[in-house]
Amino acid sequence: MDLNELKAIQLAELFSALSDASRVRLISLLIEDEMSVSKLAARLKMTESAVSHQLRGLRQLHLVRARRSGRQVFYSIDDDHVSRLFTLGLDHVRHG
Amino acid sequence: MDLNELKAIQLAELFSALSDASRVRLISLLIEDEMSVSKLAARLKMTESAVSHQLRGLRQLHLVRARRSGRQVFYSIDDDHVSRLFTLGLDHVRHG
DNA sequence: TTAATATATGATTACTTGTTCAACTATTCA
DNA sequence: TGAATAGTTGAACAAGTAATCATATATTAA
Repeated sequence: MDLNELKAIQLAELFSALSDASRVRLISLLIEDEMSVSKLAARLKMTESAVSHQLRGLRQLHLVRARRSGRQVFYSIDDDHVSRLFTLGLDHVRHG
Repeated sequence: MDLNELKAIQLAELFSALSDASRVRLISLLIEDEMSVSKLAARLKMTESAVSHQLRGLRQLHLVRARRSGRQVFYSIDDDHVSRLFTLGLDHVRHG
């Protein structure tokens, strides 16, 4: 299974999305339910700016999706694989 | 599913292992079969030093295991979750 | 229209990470 | 023993990344 460079880069990008503790917690919240930027910021104890920057990267990878309602923007998971990767990873951490 | 900080960090560390294209290719080779450092270096077109540095990190996470035979050291995958994460990620990249 | 709220963005800065280079250890073979 | 091969390690440097701050945009309400 010697990957070509393109696929290796794409895979690395996907896993990079989960390679930071803040993003991991952010995604764990979104797996439960959609959530606005400000609520995410409050739950994660991060500034809204920092959260927004992270969400931007995740959006570009099509891992989360945005929905505006009034002045709030609600984010949710945009890809089933993410939740499955997350669960599998958690498995490893728990009894690995 | 609001993770505590420790689990979030551990998860992030796990995914970090696959967050670089060189490591992704390295692991894809080891998923096939165990391989010596020099052969890995040749296949990946990296120096043995660079490969060794990467393997060190993966070893510390208990994702790969080393076995010495003469002057060579053969590395192999030390955790089933890795292969499964890898396959699931590949799924996403292919038809995501 | 003005003010207030919610989010996004660009620039800067501090930190992290991957590679290289040189030096070192371990093993085999002559 | 000495030379050659295989791998490891630490330091240094370059490139990448996450947070912050200030500013900008969008939406609502007064």
